[in-house]
Amino acid sequence: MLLTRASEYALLALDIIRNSEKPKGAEQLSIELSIPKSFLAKILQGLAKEGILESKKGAHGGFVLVKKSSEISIASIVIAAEGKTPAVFDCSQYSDTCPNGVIGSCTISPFLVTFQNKVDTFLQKLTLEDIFK
Amino acid sequence: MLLTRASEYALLALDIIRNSEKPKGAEQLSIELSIPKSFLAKILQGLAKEGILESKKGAHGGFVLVKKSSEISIASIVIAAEGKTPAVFDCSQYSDTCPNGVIGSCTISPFLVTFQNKVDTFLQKLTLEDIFK
DNA sequence: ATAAATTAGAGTAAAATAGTCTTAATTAGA
DNA sequence: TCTAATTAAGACTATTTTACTCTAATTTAT
Ligand code: SF4
Ligand code: SF4
Repeated sequence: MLLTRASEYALLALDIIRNSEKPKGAEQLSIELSIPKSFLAKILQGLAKEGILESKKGAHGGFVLVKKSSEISIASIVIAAEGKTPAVFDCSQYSDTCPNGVIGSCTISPFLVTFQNKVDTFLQKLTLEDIFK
Repeated sequence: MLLTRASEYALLALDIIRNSEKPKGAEQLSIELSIPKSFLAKILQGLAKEGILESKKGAHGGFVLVKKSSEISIASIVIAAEGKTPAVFDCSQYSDTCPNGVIGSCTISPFLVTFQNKVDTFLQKLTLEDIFK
């Protein structure tokens, strides 16, 4: 699978956060979405680190959107949630067992690059606003 | 990752097979590609089952293409290699823990469907011949 | 002060990936 | 017809990734 639960939970949570006036707490979100609280909290922390969310500590704290929905790309969300850009096939991960010896110089490499570009472009063009229309 | 080593090995092997006159044995392929023989054999067996390759047992046996390269879609190869169509995010796998209760009715579902369609279409349109141009 | 919240990081359980190994079946050719 | 070369099938194992949990520390509105 290209996306893991981290991206799913991030997107589901962001849809609620963007429709809320007040900061939304991780616990409240976890209840509304039936998602494990600790796991969701970790994911939201990641989004905050990447500047997608602002986090407010302490009483009545929680998470709020920093930018407008139309200014947040799905790519940035997924990268923040997954910790890396979603890969079609990550050769670098197999650098020591690449059948071809030198990464990027095999016969299927051009196909993989093209495919990855398609995916990247698709995610970069889409905004948070777009997907909830 | 969307694709696993099974797809990588399948595509690398198919490029050699299609350029060979005689049947190519799993062992020979595994040597040329520096791929574990048993693992590659399993993958080639899968391709044979799906009608992408023909397998010839016994001495001087091996694998040959059934159709022309231009008549084999990358989608069919990947599906044969992976045992399933490559999923952007497989909700059905999480049917019992779907935060939304009913699969396909959440706010992000339309996005996932669109994304999956993009991937499917891309792979269906490409043929084995295309990617080695 | 206190209670409500995020933060940080270590640790764990389950699942998927990436293989191996062994035995059986088939077949070209000597 | 024997033999060596080859695929077929399936159980098994090792490694890695995913999907979490738990605890202690920190921050902040009231
Ligand atoms: S052989 Fe090609 S696809 Fe495989 S790891 Fe090396 S560069 Fe990547
Ligand atoms: S909530 Fe939506 S994305 Fe998540 S499993 Fe259910 S249907 Fe799929």
